[in-house]
Amino acid sequence: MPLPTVRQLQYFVAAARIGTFAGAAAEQHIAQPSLSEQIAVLEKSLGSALFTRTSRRLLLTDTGKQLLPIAERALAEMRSFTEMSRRVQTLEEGTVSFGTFNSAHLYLLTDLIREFHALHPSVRIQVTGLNSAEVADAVRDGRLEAGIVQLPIDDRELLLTPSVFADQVVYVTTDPERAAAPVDISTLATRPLILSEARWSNDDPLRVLLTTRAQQAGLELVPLIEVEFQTHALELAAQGVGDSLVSYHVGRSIIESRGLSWAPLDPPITEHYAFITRRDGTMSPATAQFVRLAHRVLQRIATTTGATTGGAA
Amino acid sequence: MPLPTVRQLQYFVAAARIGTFAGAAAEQHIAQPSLSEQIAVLEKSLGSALFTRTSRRLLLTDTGKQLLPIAERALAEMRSFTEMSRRVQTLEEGTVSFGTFNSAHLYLLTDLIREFHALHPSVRIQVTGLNSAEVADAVRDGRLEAGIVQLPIDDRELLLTPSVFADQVVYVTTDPERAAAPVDISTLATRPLILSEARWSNDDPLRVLLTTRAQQAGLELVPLIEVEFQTHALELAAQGVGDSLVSYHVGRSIIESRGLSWAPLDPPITEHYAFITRRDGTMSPATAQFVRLAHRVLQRIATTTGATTGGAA
DNA sequence: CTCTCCTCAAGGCTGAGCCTGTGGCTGACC
DNA sequence: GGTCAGCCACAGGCTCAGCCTTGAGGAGAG
Repeated sequence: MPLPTVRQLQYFVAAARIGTFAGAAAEQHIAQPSLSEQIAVLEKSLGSALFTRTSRRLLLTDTGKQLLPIAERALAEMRSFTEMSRRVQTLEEGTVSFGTFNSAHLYLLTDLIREFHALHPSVRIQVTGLNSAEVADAVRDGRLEAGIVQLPIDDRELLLTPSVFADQVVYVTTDPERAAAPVDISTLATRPLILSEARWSNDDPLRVLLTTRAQQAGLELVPLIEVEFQTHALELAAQGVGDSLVSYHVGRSIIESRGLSWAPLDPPITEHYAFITRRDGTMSPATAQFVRLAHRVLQRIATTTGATTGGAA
Repeated sequence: MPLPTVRQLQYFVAAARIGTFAGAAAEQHIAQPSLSEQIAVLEKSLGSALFTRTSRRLLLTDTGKQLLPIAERALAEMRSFTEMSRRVQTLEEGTVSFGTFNSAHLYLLTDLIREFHALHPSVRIQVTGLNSAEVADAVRDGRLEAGIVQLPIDDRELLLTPSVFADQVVYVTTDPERAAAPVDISTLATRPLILSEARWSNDDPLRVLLTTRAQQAGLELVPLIEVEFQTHALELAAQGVGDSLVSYHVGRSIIESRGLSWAPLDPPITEHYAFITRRDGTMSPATAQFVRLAHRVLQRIATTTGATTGGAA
């Protein structure tokens, strides 16, 4: 049983509403025989008349009466199809699909999401917190549309923007003395270090860098305590259990509120972050807008709160 | 903004479900480039991509994700369109639209409707009780599909079956003596008559006939009482207020239950009934079936309970 | 490095869908 | 009662949408 065409439904509904084929044809901007023909084709494919043709006007048959509301619903769905497409493009609808590193909420996500939502209140926002490699994988195979990752990153199949944000790894301690000057690797090796697990995992750039520096200095860097989250490591440091290494912007609010001291490393370690998308660069309007806004928020953060020198809060 | 075609939606949904254009094309029994082209046309008309083409498989864009359920609903409506047409033709759905004279329920409609409903339980039944001229008008201008009317009738634009039912006008009284023999017009003129209003209206065949007979006999027929309904006239006759004229089948159950006596007229007056439809004879399957069943029920009534001679219940 | 699978582009064909023109019917109006 | 106006169906012709086949280009898998 073949499905009717959209045109057939349009003509059917118009004819039923207007009451004559001639009038309906005029409304649809076609010649009357064309509309008659389409109706005839439709009736033939259904095996049942839709109208009884009287000399002056059209009457819906019982079949026609039953089918009219269905045709109207079908056309309404068709219209909502194009309408929804328009809404997605104008950000009245849609979904942001974005991946970040776990600690992004500490300085980036709250502002970003709040501001985006204020601009586009009907757009759904799905932000997934993963590590950079996982974000890259998710973007690669389409589970996410875009993300922000720490460099360097395996960019097969991906489009990578230049670095959009730089953060400095800083040494944090309760003892202002220990934060009086930049900390080198040999000093670091003597301190009781609390490191967060994510930062110590195998594919973490910071771990690779610290290990390399330690080896070059003939040292071994053994953390006193390893925990899952950077915030947890900072909390322990604040209570004097040990010292910690943390990205400045991640730790800034805790450092300030708990009166911790911090110092850059020597030589300094700077983490660079960039946006990734699929290589073809296609993104939904919602995600594209989200990325643009993220860029602006990151620039604002970078200009207002740089970590250029060590100090105490 | 042009509406998508049904084919475009089918291909879109198939491609989204299967995950490749080639697979979807195979499922739709078309060549792969044809499907690719339709998707491209759809995307162009929307001004937005639906899929991101990766080397191995397809990914829905955000727009595609939003539109997929709408497309599926639209197609479901399309399918239910043809499905509903089928159901109307197989009497799984539909509406009977039928006009009868007012008193038909007294011997015809109850059985007819009960039996029809038992056979086709989902079909709606709209039976309108009017006088024959009104039924004819309603069929003429499409408010009803068919009806049963008393002959003769103005059959402009109508298709009239041969008489399908004959009923006899009988004289009804509480006095067996008065019903001992057929009643002629001069006798009738001496009796206290209770006539129902409908039967006395200007375009009623019975009124015309009685008036003609009376005039030919040099008499005037003046009813003692006129009421609206035949059943009311019969009730008054049963209480001895006067005598009445009634169609036999209309009055039969009341005559029998109230022990009334009845006699045919002399010469007898027989009312003939026939079915009418629009001249082109088009009826919904439901109404056509209803008419067929009405025919059978009327034949059953005629053969089991004829009014051939007068008598007392 | 080759093999395979997919997308995409080009060229050609068929028929769906549109047009104009015409004839027949019916109701309205003079 | 004759004419006119409005509606529908039918016929013939045209155009392009949608399909096909063929072939090229690209990316992952073995």
